[in-house]
Amino acid sequence: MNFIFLDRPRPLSLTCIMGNRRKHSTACPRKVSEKKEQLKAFLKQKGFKSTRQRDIIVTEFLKTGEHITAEDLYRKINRKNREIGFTTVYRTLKLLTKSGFATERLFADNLTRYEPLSAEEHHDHLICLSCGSIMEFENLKMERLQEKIAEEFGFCIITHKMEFYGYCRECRDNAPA
Amino acid sequence: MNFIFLDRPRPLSLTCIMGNRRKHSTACPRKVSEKKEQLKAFLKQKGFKSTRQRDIIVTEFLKTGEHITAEDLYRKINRKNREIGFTTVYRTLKLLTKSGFATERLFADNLTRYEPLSAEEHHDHLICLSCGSIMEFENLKMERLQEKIAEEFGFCIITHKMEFYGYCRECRDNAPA
DNA sequence: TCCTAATTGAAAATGAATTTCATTTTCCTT
DNA sequence: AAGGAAAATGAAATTCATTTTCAATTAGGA
Repeated sequence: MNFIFLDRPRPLSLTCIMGNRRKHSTACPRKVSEKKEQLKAFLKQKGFKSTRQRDIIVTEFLKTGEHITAEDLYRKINRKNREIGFTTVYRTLKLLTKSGFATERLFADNLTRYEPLSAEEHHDHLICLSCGSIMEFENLKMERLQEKIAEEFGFCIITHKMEFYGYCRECRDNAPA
Repeated sequence: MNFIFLDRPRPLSLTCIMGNRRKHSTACPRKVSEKKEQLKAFLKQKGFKSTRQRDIIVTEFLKTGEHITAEDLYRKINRKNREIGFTTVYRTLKLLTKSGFATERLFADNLTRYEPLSAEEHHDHLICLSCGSIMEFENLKMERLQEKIAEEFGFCIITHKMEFYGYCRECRDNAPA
């Protein structure tokens, strides 16, 4: 790996703007508890158990918002809850992913990041090579074009990944020649 | 990782078709030796050395065409040249990447693949979750749209990654419901 | 309360990528 | 042609994120 931003401390700043409209980055408290209810129902239905750890992890994860690694989420939680282990954080994120509450993304820095999934929305990413910030966007034209291309190939898209690596407005001037 | 195709033997079939025009998949012998000359010149200029191993690895790499992992290339070479080690294959691919003769791509299966780089072309990928085949495409409209989106954000794109995961024409019928 | 299956978490395992280091090779200089 | 310095090689070791193991603990239905 030789992306520039890998050699710097990884900031977690996350701007969330859509192609045309703006989008909420951090879920509001109402939504958080709503999601937690959904998850609880899901667990019960599957015969899984609700535990204190899961509750804490899920809460923190939903609060955090987006694009967090298992490691970072663990560290965040560990500050206040020394007894929750990395493995449990990791497994909870996997559980959330499998049950449709989160998605897993492998970025070019070879770190897997998780983000809460809000059903309908699928977005793409702009990743700044200087400050490491990850911005999201969603563009209808893009989605349509993708469908069209796939059709041309007789290809049936299940999911896609689209990432731009470059320099954000704030960092453009620092960009190497 | 839980992509379906990871649990199957990874075939190396590579179809190479562009948005509108078709593209050569395996480089023709003329081009291979031309590239090898370029590389030799590059090495000399940098004070690096030309070695038997590098020659063999580069030849095999260029012949192979695209999207190969260091591991797979090593195995391919190792059949005929038992004395060439994995490390050297790995390092040569890195060298090719650094000197602009190849690119490195991390796909969603968490394996780094290398492919020869022919200057101008930048293409995107369609990856079949069933048979594992990787198809390439290039679409001008897409490139333009990307630029437009980036501009909206004041973002300066250095590189991008775009991958569709789904089922190819041949595998559509096997796709899970 | 009891019991069983699920969960937890520390530690170990995995696996790809990368580095180390002693040895060998290239190729420039004499 | 030698000689020598710098680069290259390759086996083995290391790294680092991710995943699994396993013994101990906990949840929650009977």
